[in-house]
Amino acid sequence: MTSIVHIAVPSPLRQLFDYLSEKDVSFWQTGMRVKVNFAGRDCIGIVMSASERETDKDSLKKLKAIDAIIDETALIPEEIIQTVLWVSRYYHHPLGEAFQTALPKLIRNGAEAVLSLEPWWFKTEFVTEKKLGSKQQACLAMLEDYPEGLSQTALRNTLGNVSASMKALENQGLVIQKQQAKLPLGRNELTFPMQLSEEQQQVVDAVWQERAAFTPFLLQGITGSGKTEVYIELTERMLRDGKQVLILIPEIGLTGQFVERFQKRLDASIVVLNSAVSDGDRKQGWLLARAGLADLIIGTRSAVFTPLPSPGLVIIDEEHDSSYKQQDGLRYHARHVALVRAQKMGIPVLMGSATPSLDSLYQVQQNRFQLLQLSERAGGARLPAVHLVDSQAAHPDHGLSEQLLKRMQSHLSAGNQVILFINRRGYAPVLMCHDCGWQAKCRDCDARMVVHRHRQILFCHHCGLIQRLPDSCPDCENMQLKSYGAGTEKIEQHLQDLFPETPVIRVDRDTTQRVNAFNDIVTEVRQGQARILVGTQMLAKGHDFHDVTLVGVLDTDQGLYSADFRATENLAQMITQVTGRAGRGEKAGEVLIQTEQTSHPFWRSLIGDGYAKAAQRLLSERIEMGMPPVSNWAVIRAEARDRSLAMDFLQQVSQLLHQTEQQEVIILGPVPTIMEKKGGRYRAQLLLTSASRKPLHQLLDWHTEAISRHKLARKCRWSIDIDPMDLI
DNA sequence: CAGGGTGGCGAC
DNA sequence: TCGCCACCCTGA
Repeated sequence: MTSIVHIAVPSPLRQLFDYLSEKDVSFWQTGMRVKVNFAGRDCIGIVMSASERETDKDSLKKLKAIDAIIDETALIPEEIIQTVLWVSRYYHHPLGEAFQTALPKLIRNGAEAVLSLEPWWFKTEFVTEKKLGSKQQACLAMLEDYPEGLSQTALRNTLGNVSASMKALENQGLVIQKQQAKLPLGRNELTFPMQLSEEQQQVVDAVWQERAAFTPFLLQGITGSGKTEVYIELTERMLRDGKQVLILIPEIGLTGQFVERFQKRLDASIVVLNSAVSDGDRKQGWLLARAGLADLIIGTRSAVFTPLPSPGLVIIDEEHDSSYKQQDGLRYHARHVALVRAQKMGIPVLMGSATPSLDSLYQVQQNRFQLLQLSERAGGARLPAVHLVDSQAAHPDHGLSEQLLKRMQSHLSAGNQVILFINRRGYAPVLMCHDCGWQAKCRDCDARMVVHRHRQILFCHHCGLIQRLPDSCPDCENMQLKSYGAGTEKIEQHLQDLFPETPVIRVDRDTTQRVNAFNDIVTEVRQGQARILVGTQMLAKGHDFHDVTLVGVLDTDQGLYSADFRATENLAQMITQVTGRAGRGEKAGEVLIQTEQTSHPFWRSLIGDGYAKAAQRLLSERIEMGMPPVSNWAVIRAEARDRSLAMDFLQQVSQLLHQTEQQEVIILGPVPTIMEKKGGRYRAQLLLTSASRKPLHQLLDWHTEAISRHKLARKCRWSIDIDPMDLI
């Protein structure tokens, strides 16, 4: 035993653990994986450092030995280790668990870190007089175009089963075979680049010019202004320079189209990392990126931790999207992590959105981000006309106004398509007894059960509790149960009744659970079959439906009066994104927004001046109120099955924090959360805020250790949320 | 006194 | 968090 190795193990404890090793100190490298026994079970740990063993020390007696060395050299690159260390410190989260989030499942479970290989074929210099079969000729012709070789899979994808032909060619010495890394995506037939507009060209040049230094760019480009073309052009230049590009995209079902556009334009090895990718492919993708064999990595939030040995550019598409912030466990924001990584790597970051977050706009105001703009719609398409409709005049049951129905009628009879947005799934949000006033409530949450008539159930959207739809009141047995309010199901049904000749399609989480359901719907709509689309916000993101000319938005008022400080920002973004769905083709579009507050200044600002100006106004309000991004916040959340436990714990935490003499950090609460009971647990939170970041983080640094060791901490689930998305 | 359920505690 | 162990209750 000649060294002590300091290891990060997957555990909520905020420390490294020491193990004994027979290897010399010099053997150990940061980022190797080892198998160790921790608290009675086998687990995979990550080597952080090693030191000489001091002999005869009593404290060494309790140390266990390392059971197995998994990697003979460091697997996790230094830069990724540094990033995870930073993330663990900044988000006040245990290091071992941070690694769990940052690494692909198979890698962190100790799987062998070798790339899977497949046969690749290369044409030789050798020529033959012999007449070849047509299949053999086709194979040879294809290899002619690819001096860097083609995988057997790629050949098979275009030419069918080629194994016999290739064997024959190999025997004649016309081709040779090598085992090479398996690429997850085959190469595509390339199409010619689109001519960039002058505006697009300027954006590309601005970013390209700063390619050698950390430079954050915010690209504000209205919907349909061709941001993706800018991304493709920049990616192409980076790849030509031998650099890797990382593109982050939101967690929505439209990765396919996005990736396809890159595939068609770039002769590159592309790795996709989203929730649909299998664990095996994830590991392969990670290893390819680490080996520099992946040129372009396109992925959701967690892809921000992908190794990049020769980084060139990070692109964050739809930078305002809230799915970049993880809402449990390690509560990191991928945009923030990307910026920190890019700074260390010394490369630019391009953050694009039609509706930039106020956070990023504030950074522009502070001269920390450079603003770039795309203000013309590609192909000259115009933005649609937007009108407000007083929803008090709407039908009390299904909530659709006469005016909206009339406009629908007229757009439909012109042969166009219509999208209606309602941000509520199910049939109706309330089920009530007409006689005694009973309401269907969730057993485990402070919430009402939602009627899902299609499945004949009551469904809690907060915890997933399902109950049979009762046919009489459970309290008084009256048969007069009535539902109030409308969700996607009810709207769908009413529209089908009102427009029996027009197909209606519903798009929400309930209809898109199947893996390809979303793509199927998109295809169907593109082919012009479906004419009315009813859906939740998931329909608002990024899709081009060329025949959609009318968009209706039904429930907008919660956004105006929510306790969530980001609610109006999110509403403005949603409305603007939705507006971009109308009239993307040749045809002029129209948007109708139903609201109870037709004269609210928010609408005047958004509709009259557009998103950019409305966002500036919202930002000034935010600054005036001293809310983020101008102030820094942290939330300590706790939940427990016992009614008062979470509150008691946070009360103790508050006392602990108050022991430190300091003025900068304001401690608010604890208070029960707005919906106190959720999933059978009572929830509470303690808010911390300060004008500058440092004292807030310092206060947490001083106390998290003690908080996690508090005896009440064991009895509840608790977490620290840095830069929270909401305070409710 | 076996069998199982629960609360407390240490983890290298 | 997880697994272990001490402790206690139940039932014969």
